[in-house]
Amino acid sequence: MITIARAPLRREVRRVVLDRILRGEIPPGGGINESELATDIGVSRTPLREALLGLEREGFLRSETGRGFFAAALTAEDAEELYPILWTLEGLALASTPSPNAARKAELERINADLARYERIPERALDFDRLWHDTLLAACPKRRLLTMTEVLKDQARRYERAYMADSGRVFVSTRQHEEILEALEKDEREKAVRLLETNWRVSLDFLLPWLRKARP
Amino acid sequence: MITIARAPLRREVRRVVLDRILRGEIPPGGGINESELATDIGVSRTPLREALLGLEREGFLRSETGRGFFAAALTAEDAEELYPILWTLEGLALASTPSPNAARKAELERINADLARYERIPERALDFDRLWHDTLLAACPKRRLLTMTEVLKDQARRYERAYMADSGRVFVSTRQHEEILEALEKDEREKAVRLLETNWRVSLDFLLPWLRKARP
DNA sequence: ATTCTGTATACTGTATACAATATGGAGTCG
DNA sequence: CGACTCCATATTGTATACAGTATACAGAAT
Repeated sequence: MITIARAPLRREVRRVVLDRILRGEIPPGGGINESELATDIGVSRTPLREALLGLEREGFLRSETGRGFFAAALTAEDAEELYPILWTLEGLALASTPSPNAARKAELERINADLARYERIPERALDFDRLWHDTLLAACPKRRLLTMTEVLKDQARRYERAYMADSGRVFVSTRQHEEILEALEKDEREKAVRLLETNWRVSLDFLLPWLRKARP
Repeated sequence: MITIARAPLRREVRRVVLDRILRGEIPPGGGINESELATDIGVSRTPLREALLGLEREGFLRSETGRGFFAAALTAEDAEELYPILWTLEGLALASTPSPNAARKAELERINADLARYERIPERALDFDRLWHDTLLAACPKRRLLTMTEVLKDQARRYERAYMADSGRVFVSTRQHEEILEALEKDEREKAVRLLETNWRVSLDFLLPWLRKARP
């Protein structure tokens, strides 16, 4: 017998809204009009609010009683907190992920090649970077860590997208990805975890001066 | 001019429901009847569902489409994942918390004394243990880390409460708390972080055999 | 007796309605 | 010209209504 899992509307609505946030269509600090957004998406306010409350808990939105929801601001202080949490947890996840088999290795290399190819197109580059990191942990059995890191990576993405859109610069980490994979092949797990941390730290080091200067 | 922050119902409702979960009134695996619980608490289903969805995102509840919400099960696999995340993030938080001043130190010692006094009464002991850990990080400026660790500590508490209720045993960590405080006084931050990890690890080591045996 | 099937009921997921507060603008006074 | 008050409107937070699915039970068939 097969089980057909109905999906609640809030899940799809969440994806749609998160997508708009990540693409900057709802800009940092930007407010949300529930009725408007609901009719735009084509659902009632109920599942929309459920999605919004979820996104607030995850840190993408903030809300003030009586005034509704806003996209969270991008600040140096927040990034300085977000990234270390991210690399710590992703490192924890990587530490309990089996070394990539041949198929996974090929997959990671292919994604990294795509990343190199599209490094001039920020949105694409971010897509492939994200995909690479997710694929790296695809075999990780720790559910909690995976959902937590996925949320955190989406938040980092919002910073990186804003940076790239504003500065016109793209920072790409194909070389670092290669090094991580090399370390894993040699079963140097510790080293791979350290390199993963470095990978994120480099992004943060680009972001911080920009966050401190461009938006005081 | 002072700003009076109205609080949305869902916040208070969340506290009430979480309290019932932590105290085991809603037992692991136990289902929730929304209408019943809503009238019991004295609100409509709307803010109740908002609270329930939040608790689901935080990991206290699970839900199946069309069947509603259940208190999450307590499993060895989950505890094995939860505790390392907890000690890692709390360690990260502790690492960026200023060393306790005289007042904070006195406060921590007082709480630890209370903990020792009530070590026979599980619910009390858990309250003071939790309070001690929160107080340890009271001066930590990292908001994200604080909210994340608070949620995780509540989840650990659910495990510990269930263990104590079932086995009649209480594991108390007054001595470990003292050691952590001593390390902090000497500004041995690294050591304090390690001891904090040990503190949680001891709990986990009590839990795992029980989880594996008592509930297969 | 047991399993299956049909039906009544309960409950969830979503939409809509309602009440209260926040927002914005016109008019007024300084 | 600017600040303030008052009012109309928009929007949120909460309650209720409704539709469809899951659950439970009674009766039939084996």
